[in-house]
Amino acid sequence: MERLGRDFFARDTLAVARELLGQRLVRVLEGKRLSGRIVEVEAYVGEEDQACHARSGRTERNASMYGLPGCAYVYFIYGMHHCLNVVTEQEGFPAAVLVRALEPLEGIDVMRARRGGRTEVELVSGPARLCQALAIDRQFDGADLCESDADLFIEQEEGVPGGAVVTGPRVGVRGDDAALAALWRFCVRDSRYVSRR
DNA sequence: GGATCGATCGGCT
DNA sequence: GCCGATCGATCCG
Repeated sequence: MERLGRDFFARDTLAVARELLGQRLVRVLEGKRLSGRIVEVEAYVGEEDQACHARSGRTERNASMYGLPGCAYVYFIYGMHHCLNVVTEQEGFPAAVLVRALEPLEGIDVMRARRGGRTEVELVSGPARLCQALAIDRQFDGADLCESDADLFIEQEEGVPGGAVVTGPRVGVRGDDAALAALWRFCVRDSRYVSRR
């Protein structure tokens, strides 16, 4: 299966977010493939976006958002959770796509074991849930998903047609500012695996 | 140096 | 629906 390369990510963040729907996120854990189809993402774009972690400029935490497109930005939040982003646009411009939900495809038994035997929908429908299921933590912050020996990467699948995409405001983001009000959340319509309907 | 609160989740009412 | 868990970045004094 072909992997998405750096050219895919080195583009407008909204286009990347939209086109990531339907693609397959793969984590190789102890030689075994864990994977899922991406059904929900959000775009975070630049220092002007007041919901973006780069809104106050570059810090140690958000440094990988300023790095190479196609790398991971993994952050730790609420004292216990990790969330996975894929860095977009050109190096030096802080932008990324948050992966919020998957439809489980491979390694479901491993995911269930890592998640305490929850139902299939609860395994990876949520940004912190999928990190727990796929064993993604800050070890992956800055990891290059386009390297040939990466154990986290995205495989190309058939995309989702325009009519099957739903947009909305980003979760936990509200305000009158143009970026805050923007519909930068993209979901696969009718997917049972989207995190909040 | 201290207070605050966050791109969340799961358990309980 | 609400609340507690629990770390760390940011902001204020």
